[in-house]
Amino acid sequence: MIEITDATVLTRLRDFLATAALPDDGRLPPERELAQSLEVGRAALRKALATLQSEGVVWRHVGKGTFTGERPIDTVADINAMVQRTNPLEVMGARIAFEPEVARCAALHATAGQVAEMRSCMLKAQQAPTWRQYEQWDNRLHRTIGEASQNSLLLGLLDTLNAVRRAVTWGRLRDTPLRPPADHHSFEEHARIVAAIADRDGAGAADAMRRHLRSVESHMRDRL
Amino acid sequence: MIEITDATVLTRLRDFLATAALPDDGRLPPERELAQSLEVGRAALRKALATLQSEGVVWRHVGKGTFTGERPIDTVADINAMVQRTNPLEVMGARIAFEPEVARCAALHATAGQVAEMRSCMLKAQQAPTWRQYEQWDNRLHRTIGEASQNSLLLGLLDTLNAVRRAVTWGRLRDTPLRPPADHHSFEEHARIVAAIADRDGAGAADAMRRHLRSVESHMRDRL
DNA sequence: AACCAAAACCAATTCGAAATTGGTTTAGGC
DNA sequence: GCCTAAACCAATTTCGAATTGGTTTTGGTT
Repeated sequence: MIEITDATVLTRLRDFLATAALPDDGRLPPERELAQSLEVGRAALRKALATLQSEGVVWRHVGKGTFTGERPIDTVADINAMVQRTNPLEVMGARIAFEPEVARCAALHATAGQVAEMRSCMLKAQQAPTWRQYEQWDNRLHRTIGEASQNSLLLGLLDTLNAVRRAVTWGRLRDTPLRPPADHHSFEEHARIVAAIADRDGAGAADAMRRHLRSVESHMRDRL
Repeated sequence: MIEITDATVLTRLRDFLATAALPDDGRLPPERELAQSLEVGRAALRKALATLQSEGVVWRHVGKGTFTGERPIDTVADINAMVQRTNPLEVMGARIAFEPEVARCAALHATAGQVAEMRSCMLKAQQAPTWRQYEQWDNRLHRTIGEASQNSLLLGLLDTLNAVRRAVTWGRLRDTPLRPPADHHSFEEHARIVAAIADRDGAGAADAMRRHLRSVESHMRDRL
């Protein structure tokens, strides 16, 4: 067996990468297979791959394979991982940071139909006979505001945030009054948010949402 | 076999729900098993379950099972779905809405170590010999800002946003100059953001980040 | 003794068939 | 005609085998 230098292996690998027809996800053949087809040993190939990985040309993962390009951040938006890592106060903090900006975008982009739906959700929340149904309409209202931003990515992030929020607060049954009291603070706060959005007042909508969420946060702290 | 009325089945089911020790995810036993233990037929049980489902008491899904409570919104934050639905302009819009608020939180919560890391990333981005390495340090800088918010959920949402962003812009290789020019606009903008964060100036940090992203957006539009 | 290549082993992940679960239809009894 | 049980179908989960990268061991050569 003629001795093959590290440089030769690296050159063959680069040539391979420059010419091979790879699948869409940029996945290379398995090391054992690639070593064979390049006529080099697996250990030498692994050395060359390590070099390319340090240059950001490829990335490798046990059990998955070897891929061209930079290693993606592991954000397979894993909701369960987020739920394990966070807590109710963080959730409130994230909501206070994020949702006013969603409301701001909604004020600039909402359709008349969406504003009408916000009003409908708001009224139904007020008339809800049980807490559970109140929360259904509350959720519907907040999501309609996200839809009204006309930005599917913002909506996706809002949905992610809400999924985490529900999981974090899961099991917290309200064994208190059957339904929200008539003077439930959120009613007036919802009305202010929706009015600002209807008025196309971005700053007003963001401010009203921020006040609403700080109010929710304050009530939440009272219950701890 | 004594005839069992629908009302009886429903009562037994409600009693079961009121007393059973269910797993954390609220999953009920499989229909066939539950029918047996309640001593009712499966068809009758299914009828009762349908009633409870219409009341929002339980939800059912083929292949998964039957669970207490409301059916969760399908927000298994699916990054691929987000990528399919969005576009570069939406990504920029979402960044402009979201990242200034992350910077604001970072200004209030960053540790000295994190500020030092931001500075390091900033300098390394400036000195990067290739666009690829510039982008690595740029990404690192933005993520450190997210970490500095000390809110794992905000960081999770930022990571999600960045994963979508990379997927949406994937394949856009920079075949232009080998490295960023010395007067690349982002350098000064990065410096302003980091300075505001170090100064604990939340509004200043948010404003600097917003300006930076609007600048990026503007350059992006110039390239379309 | 040092080095290298191949083989063996280990940990993480994927794959696919079988099993499970809700949804629907069919068959048989009253 | 109605009801019940059984059979069938579609969606999902489960689990062992296979695959893939990472590391160690073995054996040969210098």
